[in-house]
Amino acid sequence: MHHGRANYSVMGYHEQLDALATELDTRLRRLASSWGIHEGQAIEVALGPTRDPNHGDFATAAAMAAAKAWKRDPFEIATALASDGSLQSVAQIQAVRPGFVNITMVPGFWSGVVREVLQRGADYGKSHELESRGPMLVEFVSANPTGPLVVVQGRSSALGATLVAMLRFAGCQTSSETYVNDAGTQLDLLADSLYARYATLLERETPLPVDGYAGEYLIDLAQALVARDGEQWLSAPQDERRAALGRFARDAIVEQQRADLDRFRVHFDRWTSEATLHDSGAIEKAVQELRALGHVYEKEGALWLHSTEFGDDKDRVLIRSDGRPTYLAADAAYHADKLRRGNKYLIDILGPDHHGYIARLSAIVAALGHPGSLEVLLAQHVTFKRGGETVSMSKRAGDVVTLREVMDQVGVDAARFFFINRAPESHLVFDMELAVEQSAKNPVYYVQYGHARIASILRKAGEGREHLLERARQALDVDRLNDKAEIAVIRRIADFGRTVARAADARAPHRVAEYTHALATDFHGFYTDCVVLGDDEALTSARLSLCIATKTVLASALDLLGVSAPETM
RNA sequence: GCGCCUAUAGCUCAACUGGAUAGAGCACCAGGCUUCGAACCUGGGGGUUGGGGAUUCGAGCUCCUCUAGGCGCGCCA
Repeated sequence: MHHGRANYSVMGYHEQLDALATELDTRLRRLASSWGIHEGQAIEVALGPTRDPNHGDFATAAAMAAAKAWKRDPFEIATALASDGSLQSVAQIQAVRPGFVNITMVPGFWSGVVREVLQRGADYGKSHELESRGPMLVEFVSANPTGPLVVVQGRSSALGATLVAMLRFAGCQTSSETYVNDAGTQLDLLADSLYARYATLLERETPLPVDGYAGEYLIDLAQALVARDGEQWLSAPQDERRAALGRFARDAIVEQQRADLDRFRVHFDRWTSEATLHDSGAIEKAVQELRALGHVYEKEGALWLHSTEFGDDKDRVLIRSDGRPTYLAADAAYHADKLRRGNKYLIDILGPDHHGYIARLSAIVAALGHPGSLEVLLAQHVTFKRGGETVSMSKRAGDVVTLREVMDQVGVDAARFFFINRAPESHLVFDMELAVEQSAKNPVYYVQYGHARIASILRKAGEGREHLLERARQALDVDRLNDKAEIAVIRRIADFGRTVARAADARAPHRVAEYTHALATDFHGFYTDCVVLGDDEALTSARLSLCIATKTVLASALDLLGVSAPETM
């Protein structure tokens, strides 16, 4: 059964699907014009895998969408779409009430997918789907350098890093950045808090400032400061002391944050310091730009952004009456810079308590002449449960769970998976005890086990069946794959690229996490039903091909999530 | 008071952008290893998708309204 083979190697899975969709598109348009319908809004045929295998391999609801626009009977349209055979690689196409069109592919179609994975390896699934969306810039974490990263920032960093990886995988040129809020009164407060610890250490008992930072990490920093500078700051003028201690604390804390993120496998293309925006005159420049564009006005001695013009519910101050720029002015400078660097589209991932900031940020970007080019995602709250009891956290009391603690307790793999496994906008309940005590039940182990299991089979095959392994790598026998369980795995593999692209476009990394679980499930089912290393050499080779392909895709998907794919567990 | 997020199985969450019988994990019940990794698999119970209304061939998803929880509403960051 090699009649279609040449075609499969020429056209990849997605190319074939696109060609099929295009053909159906043509049929739909032809039908429309035969009815004298020339509407501007074209109905696009979206072809997707069926959820229920009984419905065939692919289906489209395009006939029903068209029926609505054209005021026609959906089943009639579906029938017309399915009327004529002679579609490449299609074994059967039929219309079904109320108006679905179901398509079943020829058997050889699926083995072609395995061949494609083995050819492309780690590149399999990459596409150009989202190429036109870029260049894109994703900003996330953007923490105050006043203490260790907390768990919510762990969530947004996992979210951001995975989203960036997915966008790139789908062909969108994307860069990642974080912004260090190292300016303003909070840095003074940090300096004063550090000084209190410092002076106390040197036996000049000094209370923490009101609303100061009470975390113990400042005691450690104070010790480091004593070691470096001795007692010199006890007698220094306040301004000088603040500047020096602020810088000292900021540098140390940013380094800590960077180290934590590094360990969490989160890396940024660029770190931007708010302080440098102040120092370089970038803020003044941005404000001037906004003024030149006519979007600011003066009132009560302050300079205001006319943000209500762009959908905000009130205007915002850019320059205070005492001449100091606000946080928003710095953000204007930063976003102006992002745009100036040629980014067509910006995504900011903010913490849950910043949703009130969305409107003014969007207003800034619109005022700068790029309406609609900023998208703000919120990483919703993470609450903790310890033994059935919900723990509410307060930063003031220092009762916060840090990202580092989470990594220490549940490991990087589980933490990344856990954070990504849920939709960004859903509130997350993190059951610490369950994660720690019963970590083997975490879904991430299920997926990793699948990968390790395949690795084990391949090791076994290497002991005395090298020739079959070699045949398998070349996909020489994949036409033998036709068991229900085998096809289920292949169907899942085939959907990988589309899943990533759609999930990236929907900003829904959790779908990739879900995908890894589904693929692992399909594989475990295959493993249970089918003996890989059997007596039939061609069949063994075919199934080894499937194993290699599955392992490849599992590893790629886990890589997107920042989760390791172990050879053994 | 205004705005944003959320409400789906006992618990934690999905549902491919409006499609076919709402699905997973955990928990519970009953099974499956003499063999490639049982960290696995098979089957079962469990639902008025918070309430009500609207839109249409079709709504967990869109619109209105009510209820409940979370968060925000500063010339703070």
